[in-house]
Order: sequence, then structure tokens, then C-alpha cells
Amino acid sequence: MTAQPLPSNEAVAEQLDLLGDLLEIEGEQSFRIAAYRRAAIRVRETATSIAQLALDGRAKELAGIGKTIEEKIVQIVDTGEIEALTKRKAEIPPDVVRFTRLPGLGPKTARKFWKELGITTVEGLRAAAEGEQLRTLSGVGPKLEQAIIKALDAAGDEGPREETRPLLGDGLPAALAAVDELLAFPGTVRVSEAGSLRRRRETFKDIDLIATSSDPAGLIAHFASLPWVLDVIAQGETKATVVSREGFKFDLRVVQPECFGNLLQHFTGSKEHNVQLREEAQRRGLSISEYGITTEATGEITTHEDESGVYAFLGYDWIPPELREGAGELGAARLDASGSSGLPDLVAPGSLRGELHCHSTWSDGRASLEEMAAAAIARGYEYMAICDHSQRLRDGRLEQQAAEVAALNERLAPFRVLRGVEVNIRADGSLDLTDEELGGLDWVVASLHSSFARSPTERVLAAMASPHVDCIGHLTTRLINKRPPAPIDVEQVVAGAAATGTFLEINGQPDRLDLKDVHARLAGEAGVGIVCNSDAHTTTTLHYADLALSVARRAWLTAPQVVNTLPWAQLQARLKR
DNA sequence: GCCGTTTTCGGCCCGACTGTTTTCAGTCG
Repeated sequence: MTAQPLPSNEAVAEQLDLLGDLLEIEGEQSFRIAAYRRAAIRVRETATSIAQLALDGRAKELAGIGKTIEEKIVQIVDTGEIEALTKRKAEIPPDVVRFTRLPGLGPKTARKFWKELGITTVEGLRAAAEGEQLRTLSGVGPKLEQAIIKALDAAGDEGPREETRPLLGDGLPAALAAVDELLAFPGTVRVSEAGSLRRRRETFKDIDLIATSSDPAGLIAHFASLPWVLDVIAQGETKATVVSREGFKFDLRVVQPECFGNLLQHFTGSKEHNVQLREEAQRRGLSISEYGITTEATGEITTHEDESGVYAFLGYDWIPPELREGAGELGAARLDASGSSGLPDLVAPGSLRGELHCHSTWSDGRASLEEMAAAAIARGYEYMAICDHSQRLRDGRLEQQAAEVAALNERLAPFRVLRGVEVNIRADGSLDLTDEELGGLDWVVASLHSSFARSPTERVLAAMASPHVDCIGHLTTRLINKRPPAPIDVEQVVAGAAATGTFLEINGQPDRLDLKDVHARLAGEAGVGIVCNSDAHTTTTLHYADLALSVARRAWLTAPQVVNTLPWAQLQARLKR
């Protein structure tokens, strides 16, 4: 008999989250619910198969997962679903969970609507709101009825659903431009982006900005009247919320300079990082809020202008925002007697020396080889591998491109254009160029582009076995918000990459970011060299490599682990051939 | 449900806002 594929970490996390939602509607104790949600976060942050860990009895080793949840994960492997979840799904109408997706409507209220008014569908909820039935309950008034009708109108036929989170690569330029605009306003002292965008998470909900100013009211007014502001949702003395033309929600808070560090730390998150930080401080008699740190014995409140001061006061090294996910960074950042910590020296922004995956008009790129090279030089790069798609380089075109590369190198030295290719991994695992063709190139990236469900792991392993393949491109082929990752066993691929000396790419296309952070961390820990690439198809998108680099930082990687921080001669010496 | 340098029980981060109330529960980040 063939073994069933194990459930993905995402599938396990979704069951844990849903169980948490249902328990919450049941009115279960809040800490128990929080435990399921915390476990779901931990499962998503784990690179290896949580199902396999649970089967081995080792899931308990992860923070936030104990005996009970480990058993529930084994139930998913055995029967497809957590028993407690099956039972509760039979009791609680599915739409009641969807009620809680409406703004201002939480589990307590959803339960009341169901239990006391017998409302079990979204349509029923709308009818009750319109018929002014909801206000018969204590704690519910006309405002909530109006809000529900409005939200249901906005949600359309599908009813309430999870919002699609915009991409980091789309929001980050807007956020950084806004920071510069605020800094240029008279009286502004400091501005920083905060929230998940500052942590460079792959997607975000809204764009948080924190500022100090000698003229807070003036800065808020200026912000609300910037030309790209489409709508002002809220505007007060110290805080404003606006929507940009691109549809991004911006939150600006103007704070007192003496606690800028406390607020920036608080609003950078993540929630899990802050909870861990506060729990640990609590054990030592310190209470942390966004306004300062209270020493409970004396009632004394300490504030800090800088984030580093906040962490230092608590006995930690300053933690780069990209690491603040509650994934072991606090333990690593703890300062020892000599004042040093175990945090990695993260690969620095701007430290890439070359691009190792971009396209030109030789395949589906928009710019000529020469234009791409000029753009790479303008970015300060020393080299650039042109990696057009192999399908378009057959019938002697590879040789023609070689002639153009040679001519360019004559003119552009010491800048170096490397002869590369993005070779397609076929459905049978073979490469669609011959060994002879590949052997003549400086740099070969191999990628999956089709038939994602057909033995993708085996095909990638076969490609890595080729002595000519230097790197695997966008491993899982996911497109964020559009296409799920191929069912690839990343642990096996990482082991194969380590064994064969093949590098793995972090592809910086905003909707790819593939490898994702936890997978890149796994690869780094296995000693696999990582390449940060833009996969640019135009001269204006080479900076996507910076997004790839931010993923590398979220993966705890240092410069020596990111091989295109090396000069080409040194990188060449690390190739397997 | 998880967890432990106050440890196997009894805790579990902190504050703002809103709508509904006359002191607060629920929701949100």
C-alpha cells in the first residue's frame, strides 16, 4: 500500500485555528483558545513537517505545543480531522463563525445571535439587523445593526471573508516614500515605519508609521492632506488613519520623543514577540506597555527614546525587526555577563555584489541584454548572470547570445556579464538543454514551470544531481494570493542541496518570495548556500533582490551564507563543478 | 492548553476605543 501524503503545516494550522474559533463561540476559557492560536502560529513558523514531528512524538519540543495538541495533530494524520473539531463543526452552524469576520462583531455577540435569536445564516443575520431584532439583546443597539448591514453590503454576495493581504513589494515603496514626505515637513524629528512592514513580512494589513514632531497637530494635518491620500478615515490630535490611492491603509501616530523607542518597539510587534517579551519581563517584576516600562516594586516608569534602550534595559541586545516573530530571537538576544548575545550578524541591506537570475529580450524580458547590464552597473553590481528561459535559446540562439555577451564584456569590464540560463525542469525530471550546452555556461538556474503536482520533489532532486545545475530557482512555484506552493518536500530538497552542493534561490518577485523565510532558515541551518535574486524582466525591477535579501534576514542568514554577496571569483570557487 | 531560576498548580501582556451603559463588556491591535 502506498503511504498517504502527510497533511501540510498550513492544513494543520487551519484546523487548530478553526478549533480555536469554535471554542471561542462556545464560550470556552480564553487561555485555552489562545493556546490553539499560538500553536497554529508555531506550526506555520515551522519549516519541517509538523505531522511527521507529531508522529515521532517530537512536536512537543516546539514552544506552545504540548501533549494534547500533539495528539490532535496525530488525529489529523490518522483520520483527516481533529475529533474535537469534527464534533463542534456538527454543533455550531458554519455561518456563525463567519459572523465574527464582521467588524465590531466578536465571538460573544455571534454566540448570542445564534443562541438567543436562533440566527444561523448570514442572510438571517441581515434580516434580523434590518428588522431591528438584534437590538432586543442587551449590549446590542442600533449602531451595531447599522454596522452589520453596511459591512454585509460591502462584502457582496460572497458574504464576509478574510481580506486579501497586499504584498510587501507593493506596500514597502509607498511606506518608505511616506516616511520621506513626513520627514520633509517642518518640525518633524523622527519617522519610522513599524508593524509587519518593518519586519518585512511577505504581506501586510496596513502600513504603520510612528513619528515625533515639535508640531504634532501640524504633522497630522499635513499627513491627512498629502496629494495621494484618497480618504481620511480618522483624524485626531496624535493619530490619523488614511487610505491611499493604491488602496493601502496608513496609520500615523505622533508620539512624545522620550518614549519613541517604547512605541516603535510596541508597534513593530509581532504580537507573539511582544507577548513573550512581556511575559518574561513580568516574571522579573517589570510591566511593559507602549508608554514605558514600569518597575512594579517601586512604580517607577522608565521610557526610552530609542528601541535599543528598551531592549538594553530588559537585558537584551537590540533585535533586528525581521527576527521579531517569537521564533527564538529573545533567547538568542539575551545579553551574557560580557555584554554579548547569540544573535546572528544578519546579512546587511545593500551587500549584494551581483544578480544571478534576470531576463532579457532573448526570452520574455522587456529590456535588451545591454540595458539590463547597464541597470545592474547602476545598482553598483560587479556581475550579472543573464538567465533567459531555455525554451527560447534552442536552435543555435545560445551561441548567438554568447557572442553578444562577449562583446559586452569587452566594453563593460571590469563589470562581468555571466553566461547563464534558467533551464526548465521537465515533467519527467530531465532538463531541456543538453549537458554539452549547459557545460559551456558560467551559471545555471534550474526551475519548475509546469506540471507542479507531478512528483515535484523527485524532479528537483534529479535536477540537483546534474553537475551543471548551480542553483534551483523559486523552489515551490507559489504565487502569493494566487497559487499555492507545489507539494514539495522542502526537507528532502534541502538535504539534497546540501549533499550535491547546489544553491537555493530566494526569488525576490513580490508575489513569489520563494524560498519563504522559514524554508530559507532551514536551508541555511543545513549549510546550503543561498542566492538572493530579482528574477527581473525589466531594468526597473532589479531592486526585487532587496526583497529577497529581506527574506534572507528573516531567515536569520549572515553574509557568508548568501553567496552573491561574494565577488564572482570567490563564488565561482564554491560552485560544485 | 501550556508552562516552570516563586515549578506539577495557578497563573497566563497591555491598553484604547466603542457602544452600550451609569461602571463596563466586548472587540481590536
